[in-house]
Amino acid sequence: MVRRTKEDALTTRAELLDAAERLFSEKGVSSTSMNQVAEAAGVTRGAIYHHFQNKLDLIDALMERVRLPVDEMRDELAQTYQGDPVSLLRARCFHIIGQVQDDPHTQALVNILLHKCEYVEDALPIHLRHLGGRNACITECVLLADKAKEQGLIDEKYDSKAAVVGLFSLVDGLMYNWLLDKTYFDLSQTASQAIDTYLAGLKPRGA
Amino acid sequence: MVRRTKEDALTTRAELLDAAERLFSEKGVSSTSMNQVAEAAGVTRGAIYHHFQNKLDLIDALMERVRLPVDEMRDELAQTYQGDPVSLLRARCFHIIGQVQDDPHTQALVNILLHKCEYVEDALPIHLRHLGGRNACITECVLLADKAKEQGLIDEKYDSKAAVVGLFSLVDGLMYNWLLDKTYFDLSQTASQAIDTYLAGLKPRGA
DNA sequence: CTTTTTACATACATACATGCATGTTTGATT
DNA sequence: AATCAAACATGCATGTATGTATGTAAAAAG
Repeated sequence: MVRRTKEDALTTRAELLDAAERLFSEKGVSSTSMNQVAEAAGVTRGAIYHHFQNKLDLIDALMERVRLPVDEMRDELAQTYQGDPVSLLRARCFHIIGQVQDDPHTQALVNILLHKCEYVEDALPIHLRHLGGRNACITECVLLADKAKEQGLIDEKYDSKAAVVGLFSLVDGLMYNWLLDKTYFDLSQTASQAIDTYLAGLKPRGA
Repeated sequence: MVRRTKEDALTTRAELLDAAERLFSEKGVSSTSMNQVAEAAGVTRGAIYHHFQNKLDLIDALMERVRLPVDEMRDELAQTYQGDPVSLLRARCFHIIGQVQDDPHTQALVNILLHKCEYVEDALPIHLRHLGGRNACITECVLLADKAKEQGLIDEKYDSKAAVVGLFSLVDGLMYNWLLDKTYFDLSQTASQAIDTYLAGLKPRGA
């Protein structure tokens, strides 16, 4: 069956992205051929090359598809937790963990990024997108950490950037290990305790 | 030039492993062909298939080559820090971080595991080796955490397994992010602060 | 209603990577 | 010294992914 109208074309495009997301997450990016993606979406390879330039462009579109929702959620959170920088940091971490655990699309994408794609030279655009997003987020959170230090919520002896990098690394590591074997530990419980442990360690001793 | 004696054969094998380690770490596993590995080692593909069954067997040999040194170092550390379980945990984390930062072989292998290979079905043996090592190490460290709780060094409210999983995830995340861009933060400084922050958070409040 | 463009399908040309089979040169064995 | 086996090199056969060029039917534009 051939889709003709513009609306149908968008449906085909979305189905291609869905198929790619699923296959990449299941079998890995380089082990999945364009033909397999096309077949899973019920079309031929011609359809893919009509919508995307190549595999990298397809992956790029996958990432782009979640960028907006992620940005929206971030702004939404920022408005909810006004005033308490540490609570906001905590909420961000918990939100990411929850999203990875409960939303299949997020889980698949994070799984692809962490376990199912190789960071090689050809994939530089994806590499840079990942790094750029991380760095921007960290830079933003460093400001929160600074504010928290001013308010006496974080011990002055700690370097703000290192504190934030540590916190994000903890979250990354938790997702990394959980996605390796989801049966080995409970994500939300473990993450909850680990993040609060880390944040407790950031408090001044006297508090 | 052809190597004939058994000794020379071992040299060839080691050179093949070195070449594979370097190329895999630089360009990724699936983007590196057996021919490229052979050429980098100054031999032909025939030499590889004489020493190893296929690419997976080659990777397996790479991992096997570092298993013994790692095990030795672990036992050595265990004898150094007798008596204080938290110090031992801390020393292990710092040792891993230091090893990744300073030893090129360790760094290359960890880089391959974290960024340059896909966890797909065909790579199941490597997958299982990684998981098995992690789980064994965690199980062992949970005993240390239990001991620390008995001695009042870790707050009783914390679950030991979750505490250890959190600590290891922190270390994993730090290595993961540092290897993504080694210029973005200083590993030893950041890791030092982050690990001590986490361990400080594990202490009972009154201490 | 005609023309053009979209949205794909089909077909082909190219390029490798892999696995194996076989050849060759030496060290090792007896 | 003759034979065997190790340590590779070489060549081929196969499968498969990719990119592109072309075909085609329907929608959209005029």
